[in-house]
Amino acid sequence: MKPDALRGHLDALLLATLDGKQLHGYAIIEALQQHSGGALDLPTGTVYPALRRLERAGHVTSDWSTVGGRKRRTYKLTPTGQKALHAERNAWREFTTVIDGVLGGGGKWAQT
Amino acid sequence: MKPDALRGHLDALLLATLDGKQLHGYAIIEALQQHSGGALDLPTGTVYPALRRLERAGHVTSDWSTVGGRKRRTYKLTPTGQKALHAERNAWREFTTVIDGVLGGGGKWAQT
DNA sequence: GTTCATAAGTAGCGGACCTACATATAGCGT
DNA sequence: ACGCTATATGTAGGTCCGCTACTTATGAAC
Repeated sequence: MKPDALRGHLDALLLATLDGKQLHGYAIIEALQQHSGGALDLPTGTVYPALRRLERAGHVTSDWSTVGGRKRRTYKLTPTGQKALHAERNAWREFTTVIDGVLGGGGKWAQT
Repeated sequence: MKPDALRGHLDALLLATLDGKQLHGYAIIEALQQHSGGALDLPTGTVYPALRRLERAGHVTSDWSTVGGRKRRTYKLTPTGQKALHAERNAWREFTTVIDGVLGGGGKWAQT
């Protein structure tokens, strides 16, 4: 999958991954790898800044903890983030509908 | 629809719009508006440079014509462009499958 | 003759993602 | 003791691509 395709959808992925559970950044990356069958292998330089953006936006909050001597910053959704996730899901549905319509119906098989 | 969502998918839209017919830039913009029910209103500053990129990449060729005193640059797909369109459609399918999997299956309703 | 629709284009900006690097601890093997 | 790997977080800088805003030109309408 070409990397640029994610543009504008990363927030949705992160919010969805945090829906219903709290995870730290490293675990989010692994969760996305597993959920996608290895197709999504996001570098830390992508995820960590994105999480800070989401925190600045009020969509997530973070707490530090120490597990086995290693520091973890655990994120969870805020109510605002829940709403944002809902909006992202709707936007994603609308987006795919529009693109599907063009990719599928823009060519010679278009019904008048 | 947030504008950045298109990132990485614009080429697919343009190629699909040109699949099976030749159109000039202005007509492509109008065609996309109609196919999307108005959701896609691409500015000329997005479309014209993108078409030139596609031409440089060998995916489309262009011919000038004059209709009613106005100059038109009409684009059509090359065989390379046809293949690229095919690849873009596959990439789109894979992309949506992956994101759908995360957005739909990443939360609390995930079945083990 | 001014305004709108048609038609094509450029310059420059912004931002989101990536690459590459830096830092630190725990555990394993040798 | 030493190095390597996995775990864990983070920053600096670059790139690319779509967007905003603007320019140019013709024909038709008013």
